[in-house]
Amino acid sequence: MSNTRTKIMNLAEKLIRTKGYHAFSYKDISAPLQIKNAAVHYHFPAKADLGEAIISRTIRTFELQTEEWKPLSPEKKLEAFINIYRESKEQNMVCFMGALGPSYDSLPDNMKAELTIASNQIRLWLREVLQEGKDKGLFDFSETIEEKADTIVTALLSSLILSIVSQEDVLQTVSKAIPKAL
Amino acid sequence: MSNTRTKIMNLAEKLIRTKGYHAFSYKDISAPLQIKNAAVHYHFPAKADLGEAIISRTIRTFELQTEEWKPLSPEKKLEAFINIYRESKEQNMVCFMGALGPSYDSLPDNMKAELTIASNQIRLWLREVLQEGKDKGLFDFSETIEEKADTIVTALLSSLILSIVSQEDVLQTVSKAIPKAL
DNA sequence: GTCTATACCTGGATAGAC
DNA sequence: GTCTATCCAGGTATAGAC
Repeated sequence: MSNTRTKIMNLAEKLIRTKGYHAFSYKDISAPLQIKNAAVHYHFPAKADLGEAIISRTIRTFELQTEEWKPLSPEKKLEAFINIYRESKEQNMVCFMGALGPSYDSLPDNMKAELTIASNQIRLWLREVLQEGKDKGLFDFSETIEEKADTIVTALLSSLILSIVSQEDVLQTVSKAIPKAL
Repeated sequence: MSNTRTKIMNLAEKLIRTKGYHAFSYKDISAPLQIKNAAVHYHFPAKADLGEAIISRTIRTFELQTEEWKPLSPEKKLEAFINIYRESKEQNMVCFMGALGPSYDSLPDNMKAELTIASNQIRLWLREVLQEGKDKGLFDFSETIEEKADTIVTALLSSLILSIVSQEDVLQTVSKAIPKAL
């Protein structure tokens, strides 16, 4: 667990989530960190290893966060979830799903697999939160749990994309609308 | 308006919307069309020219479509709009906004500009449809027009992404939910 | 409008010294 | 764990013949 390894991952994640997986090179990492190309390859032999490591780390982080959120009310859980996107937005990043998903066909197999796992993990968690809220009489909506969960996660995901493209705070607009429809 | 030019654009659009702008090369175009690298460069001197041409064409197509839809009811307009995404989904493509938006920072300037124009054009059109529906007493929702419009367009945009990544028909789920919330 | 040929560069990746 | 040096493949792009 060297420090360099973490620095590489942090920077690579930022690059992936602003420029895309195919648009950054090892030089974009080595130069700012003032190390050499070969040092990056020491930690991550292939670019696909770096990509996979980042997705895996994100999955683990999400697992830890949701574990922490367990005691919270469904509303608070949803708030915390939305807050992840807000933090991304403040750094002008899209989420990793939004960054990698659109170029799915061009990704290495290991990354594809991780990405699919991650997507279903997130969707499943959100369904559980909505179910909990409904059971407790806190949420009220006419869609099914699955529909509502997908509506929310999709809205958040691409509000980050549209915020960058349209140069307006679409996340803000969308996240105000979410509680109104619950 | 040579035929080759159109063929190049069609194929490039498909590639952009499945693999991403940075993940395809001139060879991916020249080989299937059985022409040479240089022929592609004749029609589009730089890759950025090709990218821009595709966005511009999409904008024009959208303008023509919405013009045709003018006589339709708001519900039918929305249906027709959703249908664009359905067609994309059937070809395993994301929309061009979802394909290009996430790597905005790595795009050539001319493409960025076109993309921003396109995003606001689509959002504006959708607002007008929702306003029309509300005025006519056909739609009923508690969010503002802007919120509702962005909620719908973001849901559709990333349902295509999630459909590919999660290998489930998220578009179907989301598009069933949309009319329920109107 | 399409070809051949080629220039030029950048990218990912590895070998071997320290 | 980081370096120097280098390889090789592939990518965009252009010149000039047909």
